[in-house]
Parts: sequence; C-alpha cells; structure tokens
Amino acid sequence: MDDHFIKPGYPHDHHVCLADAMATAKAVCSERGTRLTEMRRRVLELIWGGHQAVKAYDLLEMLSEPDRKVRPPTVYRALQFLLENGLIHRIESLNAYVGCRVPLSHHISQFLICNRCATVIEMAGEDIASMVTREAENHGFLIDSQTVEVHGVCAPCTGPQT
Amino acid sequence: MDDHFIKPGYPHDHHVCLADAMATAKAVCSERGTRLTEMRRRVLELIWGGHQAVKAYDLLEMLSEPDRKVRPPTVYRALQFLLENGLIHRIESLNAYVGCRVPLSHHISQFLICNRCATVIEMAGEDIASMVTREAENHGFLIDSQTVEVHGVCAPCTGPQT
DNA sequence: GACCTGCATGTAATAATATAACATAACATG
DNA sequence: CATGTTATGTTATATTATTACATGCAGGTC
Repeated sequence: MDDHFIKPGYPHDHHVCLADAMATAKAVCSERGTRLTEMRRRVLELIWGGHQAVKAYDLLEMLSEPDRKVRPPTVYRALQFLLENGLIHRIESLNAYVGCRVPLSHHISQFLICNRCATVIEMAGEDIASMVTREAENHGFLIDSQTVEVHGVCAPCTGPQT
Repeated sequence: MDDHFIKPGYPHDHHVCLADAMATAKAVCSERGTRLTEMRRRVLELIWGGHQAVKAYDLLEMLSEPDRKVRPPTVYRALQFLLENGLIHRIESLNAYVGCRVPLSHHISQFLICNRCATVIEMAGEDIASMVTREAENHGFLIDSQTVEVHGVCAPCTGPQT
C-alpha cells in the first residue's frame, strides 16, 4: 500500500501528520490574520496527538500542572477558535474533537468512527456531499452545514483479512 | 400541495401525526413484546408534541408536578427505551430527541434541521445511505450506524417564494 | 518609552446534559 | 400468593459547557 496516503488506524509515522497539521495551521492563521497563540497551538497539538477524537476535559487535564490548573473556558475558547478556523472538527456523537485534514470547507464533515479503537477517519466524499445537497434542495432546504457520522469497526480492527 | 404527505414546518393537522405515532408505537411494542408503559407513552407523546427536537430536561419539567418531581434517570430510561425500539431519534448536534417516522431501520438517520424554527425533517435517502455504505466499504469499514445531520433553513422559513 | 486599544487568558461560579448505584414498586406467571 | 423480572423512584455525582467579570499582553500611535 502506498505510504504516501496515511490511513489513520494503520501504523504510520505520526509525527509527519502532526508536523503537517501544525504547519498548515500556521499558514491558515497567517493568511487569515488570526493568531495561533501558545495555548491554541498546544491544544491543536494535543488533539493531533493521534487520530482519535479528544475530549475537552482530557485536554484540560493534559494542559494542567499540579500547581497551574487550566480552567474549562480556556480550553473551550481554544477549541472554538480552532473550530472557527477549520483546524479541527467536533464529533457530535462523541462530544469530542479531532484534527481536520482539509481546513477549507469546514461546514462539510464526514467521519468514520471506529467503536473499537476510537480512530476517526475523515472522508472527503464530494459525491455524498452533493447528494445530500440535492436531497436538501428537493425539500426546499437551504444548507448551512452538513455532517455525516458513521459508527462501526475500522479495517485494522476487523483483522487483516476481511 | 398534497395534504396526504405532511411536511413538518408547514401547517398541518398535527394530531394526526401524534395519533399515528402513538398507534405505531403501540404496534411496534406489541409485536416485539416490549411494554409501552405509562411513562414511556407520556414521554413519546411529549416528543411528538411537534416536529421540533425536545431536550431531556424540558421533558423532565413537563412531566413534573409541583409536588411530584420526576428525576433525570426516569426520563433518560424512557428515552433509552424509545431509542432502542426505534420510536425516536437522538439529534446529536442538538442533544435533543425527535419522533421517528420510520420505526424500522433505526441505525440510519438523516435529518434536515432548521436553525430558525428548529423543525427537524427526517429524510429517507436510500441513495445517500447506500452511497455512505459504499464509501465506508471502500475504507474497509464495517458499519453499525450512520447519521446525517444537515443544518440550515427550512422551506417555510425562507419564505413562500425562493 | 508611555499610552491606549483590542484581543487573549485567568478565575469563580454555575448551567446543561447524563449516569451510577441502590431501593422500591408493579407485573407476569407458575 | 410466592417468585423472578422488569420498571420506576431516589440520591448522589459525573460529564460537558457557558456566563460574567477581572487581568494580562501584543501592537500600534504619539
């Protein structure tokens, strides 16, 4: 299998994902004139610690020191910033946050969520998105945002065969 | 427009929806040998009070009397029962619950959610569902359940024209 | 540099959503 | 009616998120 396309859930050199994500974030913010502050950078980095969705209060813990506790608003504000800038997604069915691979059209989200290993795979199903749009139009519905969340078992978790 | 197909969001004779839903629920439970108890029936009825999603704690309030307070577990248990029997859906992006129009395949949910009037329209997009399934299969992903939640503005809320 | 301004973060309190654990009641059935 | 099962009641608490107000810090302007 081509190494170039990373499949979350399979072993891979994750620090490439992380580095990529951070570089992209920097670029996006600089282009938009928004500030990727230390706190926001740390939160994004923690979320990109893997391909699992991360919970706000887990971030809180990870950010806190015994002496220096971080409080919820701090984390939620960083999350809001990252969401607004399309750098992360919220997985509604998990109340958790995951790094975005395509920080452009962030009102379209499509996820495969593994119930075993919790890995979240972001799909870029143009065809699904446009079919959803068409269906909505048939109802005279004006779309703001669309989300697809699929739960199940990812390929590595079903075993090598199948 | 044909009166026979009710469009949530448009004026209609809602007690037909309600009556339908309750009759279906009764049938489903009787067929499955599960019990539609008084509490479950009341919760379902409240949820079917309209085509908006209803929050658990709003149900709590509606069920409580000044003297006789209903507690969270009671409501959440009723909700769980109704979910398990495919009589309601949970709207993840709202933390709220809405009546199900198709109490069969309840691990496929597709909703149009109006940001203005909060009406939830359940779609039955076979084509969307199968495209999602196909896309998941391409990733070697084994589906348990799939959810589509689309936010935007429903037809009546965009005005009569458009 | 001194000063302002605006954005970012800190802090305290609390709201909103949901579950665990155990006690009691209602129901079905031999 | 005794018994096991399912449903509900009750208390406490866990989890997720926001409001409101105080403080700090980065960048521009004089």
